[in-house]
Amino acid sequence: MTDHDVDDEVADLLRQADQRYTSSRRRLVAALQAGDGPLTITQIVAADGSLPQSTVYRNLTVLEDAGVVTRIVTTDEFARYELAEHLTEHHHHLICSSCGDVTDFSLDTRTENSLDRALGRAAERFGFQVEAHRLDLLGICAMCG
Amino acid sequence: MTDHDVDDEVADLLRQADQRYTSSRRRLVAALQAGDGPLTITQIVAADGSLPQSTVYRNLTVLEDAGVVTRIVTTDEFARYELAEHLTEHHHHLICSSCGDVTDFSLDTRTENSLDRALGRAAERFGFQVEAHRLDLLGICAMCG
DNA sequence: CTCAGTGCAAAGGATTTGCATGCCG
DNA sequence: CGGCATGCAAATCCTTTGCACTGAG
Repeated sequence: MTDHDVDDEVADLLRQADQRYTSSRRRLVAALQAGDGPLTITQIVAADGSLPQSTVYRNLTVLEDAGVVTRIVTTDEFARYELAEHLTEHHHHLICSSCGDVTDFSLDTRTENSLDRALGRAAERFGFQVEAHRLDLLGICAMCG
Repeated sequence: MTDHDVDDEVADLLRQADQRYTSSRRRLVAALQAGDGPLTITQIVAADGSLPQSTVYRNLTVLEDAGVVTRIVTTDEFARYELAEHLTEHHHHLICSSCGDVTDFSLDTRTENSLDRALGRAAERFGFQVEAHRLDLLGICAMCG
């Protein structure tokens, strides 16, 4: 999906949620697209100094409700945001225990599929309806290693 | 691993960390063993009314540093704690998007092994040293469904 | 014009910490 | 006895919210 397609899709999602696609929100989406993993509010504000913290918080909430972004919490106390899965590719996270930074990575389709089947079987035993799965690696990133 | 073994192991870990195995800490470990998934501070205080909140917070930190418990954050704003992996069995989490509750589950060994290999290969490409992996299912639990 | 969006600053809520007291070693 | 653990209450820090202002439709 190209940046342009993402932009259209975001516009659409916001419209459906009766929300405007303002310049602050465009900047936010751009910042998230530019990162190579989910970003903290601090990182976003640092990346785009024209965005006040409160606007970032408020708009990320709006974007989350509209299904544009996903909020994730890893190991530290800072929430991180990334574009929703249907706007990117299914991926997982490398979480550095040292610096806390998060980077995206993917598994091959074969592994994903067999994993999904195994998870489906396991969930069934608990009467649990699966919506999504989340897979992270914890360890030391190349920078810290 | 029996409850008794766990107790010995905890005592050992605390000793190595120059920490005492006080009655508050024993109660905490007991509460975590009793749950069928990671517990929030609120749940712990509710389960054992004799524990003041600040003591719970402080001792969970001590236990975490000693390698006895692991702190996890799922989707809501409450941190959850569970016994460290080497004191239990390797497992994963069913996280209910509705009530927020978390339940443990396991995958068969074959799936775990092939997953580990695939993850190892992926991490290698990023020069990332894997310490552990974390796999959660998000969805609706039997209670809420 | 009107109303949602914005920005500042003040409030909220989970978590942390200072300090006096109690208890284990 | 000495020092760590405890418990209360006050402080912290990420996050949320009130309110007046601005700008898009």
